[in-house]
Amino acid sequence: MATIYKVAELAGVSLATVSRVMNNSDKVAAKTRQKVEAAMTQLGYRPNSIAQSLASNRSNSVGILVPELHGPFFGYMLSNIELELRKAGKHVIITAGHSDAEREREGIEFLVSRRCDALILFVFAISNEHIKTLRESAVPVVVIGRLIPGMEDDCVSLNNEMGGYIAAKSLIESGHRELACITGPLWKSDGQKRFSGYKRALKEYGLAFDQRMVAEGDYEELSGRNAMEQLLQEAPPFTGLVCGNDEMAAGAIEIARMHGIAIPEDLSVVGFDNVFFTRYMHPQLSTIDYPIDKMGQMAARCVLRDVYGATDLDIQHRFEPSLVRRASILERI
Amino acid sequence: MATIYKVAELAGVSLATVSRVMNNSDKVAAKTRQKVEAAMTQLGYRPNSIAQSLASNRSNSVGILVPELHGPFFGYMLSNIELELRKAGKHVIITAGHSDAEREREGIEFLVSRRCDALILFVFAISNEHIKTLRESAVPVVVIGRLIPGMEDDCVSLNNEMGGYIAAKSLIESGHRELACITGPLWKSDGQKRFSGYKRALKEYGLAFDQRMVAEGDYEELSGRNAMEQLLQEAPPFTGLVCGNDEMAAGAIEIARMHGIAIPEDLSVVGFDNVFFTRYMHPQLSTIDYPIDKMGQMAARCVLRDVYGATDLDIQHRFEPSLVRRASILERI
DNA sequence: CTGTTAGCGCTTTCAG
DNA sequence: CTGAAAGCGCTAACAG
Repeated sequence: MATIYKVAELAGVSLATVSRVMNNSDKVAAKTRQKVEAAMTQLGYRPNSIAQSLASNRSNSVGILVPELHGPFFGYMLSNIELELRKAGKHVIITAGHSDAEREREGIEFLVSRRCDALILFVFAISNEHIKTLRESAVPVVVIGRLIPGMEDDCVSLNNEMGGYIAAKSLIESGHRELACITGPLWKSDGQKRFSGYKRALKEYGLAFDQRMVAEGDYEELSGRNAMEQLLQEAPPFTGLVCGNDEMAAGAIEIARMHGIAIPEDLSVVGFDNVFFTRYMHPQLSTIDYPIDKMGQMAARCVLRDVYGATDLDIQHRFEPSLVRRASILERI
Repeated sequence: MATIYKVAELAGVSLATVSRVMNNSDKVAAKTRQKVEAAMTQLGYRPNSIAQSLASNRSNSVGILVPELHGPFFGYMLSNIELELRKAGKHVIITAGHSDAEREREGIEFLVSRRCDALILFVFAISNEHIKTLRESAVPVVVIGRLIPGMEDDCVSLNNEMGGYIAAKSLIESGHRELACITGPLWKSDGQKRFSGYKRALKEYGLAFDQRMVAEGDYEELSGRNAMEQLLQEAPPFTGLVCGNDEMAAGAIEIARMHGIAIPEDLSVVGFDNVFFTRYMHPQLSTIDYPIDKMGQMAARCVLRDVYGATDLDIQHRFEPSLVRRASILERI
């Protein structure tokens, strides 16, 4: 594989000049540039990005840590991050943290040792403090899905509380007075916030909060099933169900159906996230839109701005959720 | 950030020795090793993987090219590849090709310039010849989802023809005699093969093939809808439907429902891939299992074996599909 | 505008 | 078993 020396030799210039035409840096005489470019194509020259990184102290890679690579949610985020970054010639190194403190820490360690120029983190277990320390001591960090006080400019997040509020409110305004709730894991900030929104809506409409109407899940479909079984057994009758995410809603609906409860005639359901498969469900699931794709793009732009000197990028840091109304809500007169 | 020099200095040895303890290569006296390790932890030393790569001419990174990062399918593959590779201290650089010849070529170019030690490709548009040239001239390649003659040992694939056959057969053996088919894109080998399987089953059971019973889609849900509309308009009545993948099946079912066709009472449906959301559909979709997660793992192992010298790895190259029977098939007596 | 000259931080012979 | 020395291929001052 041809090196920069060969190119310089063939073009009859110094290797510094070749480097300059590669990086479009400085001024190079048009003629010289042409000679160099000719030599490059003739030799099929491809710059060695490893060597570039070592010399420039920049790897042109961005490390991404997400809870999971599979599932209906993160793929869309990754997709947009990759797209936005690749347009700028940067690449992504992706790794999974599995919402576990140890694995998240490990993942970060891995990415740092890979000398990523920046990290984009979607993490739950790691503390705000840890993240702040990290970015002060090792590498620029952009956080997605969570708002860390003091680093607002490097966070891209959704107003989860408002999402929970809207979900409950939509049911209430459709005439439902008895609302059950299957929450996400309450140790995760988003699960907690969504649940708070649900409670705020109840209060605002003068509905009593009843702990028996609440069951905690872990965002997996199975936990939605279990939670629904529990509610059916322990909660007073309810006609509305707010779910912490779409997967748990799918599980809950399945169980409801097994108990002869018709959706939406007997029970109206709202999910959260608006993942793609909600349209394939029957009835189609009403849900709260989580613009994860857009948010991924924004996180990528933060990196472009912070570490690669891009300017003129529109960046939105805070997103507001909205209701996507579909067939799973019954309007009660 | 501490370098190898600092460590050597603090430990009172040469940097060559430090290098040796890092790589567990050669023999190092136990005492020396301890001194070095103490120095490393004391300094919080982290080897610079960029420099390692340059010096060793090995990037420890594996490039992955998939059609899309989002959707219900590839995430599972990526997840397993990442897992398997990271266990070996390698990392993945992921990029998307969008089933487009130009973008796939670009993606490969990108990964090669990144000096990946190997490539794992899930591509459609690029020819067998191109792939062979690539691996002869630039970088080891493992191909997933397709079987290339002459490089069987570096392919991990599914018997798609058999899958199409089983899908159709399951319907036939459940008493259905009129089978429609919504195929995947016929320019893609898997779409083509699955369709062949469908035809083989018809022939085997003495059922006539009727071109009006076939509509081509592109694996997206929308195309499933369109295909179904077309079949309902142009095909003779049918009680069974074989779909090229699960998403198109979801679209087709939606349309059927809009036409007052009950699933499975009026129409039995079989999908393909067994993506996770088939369980959330109602009725749950019968489908052909595509063990993409396992296959991802196998591809990773091929790389480990081919370029990182791993031995003793169980590697399965060819996978056989199987039917996952769920509620969308009606047994006719 | 172009060439010279140091490295970037590590691996890897080659001696000893 | 350990050290010295020569790069890996490129970037980035610094001169000119």
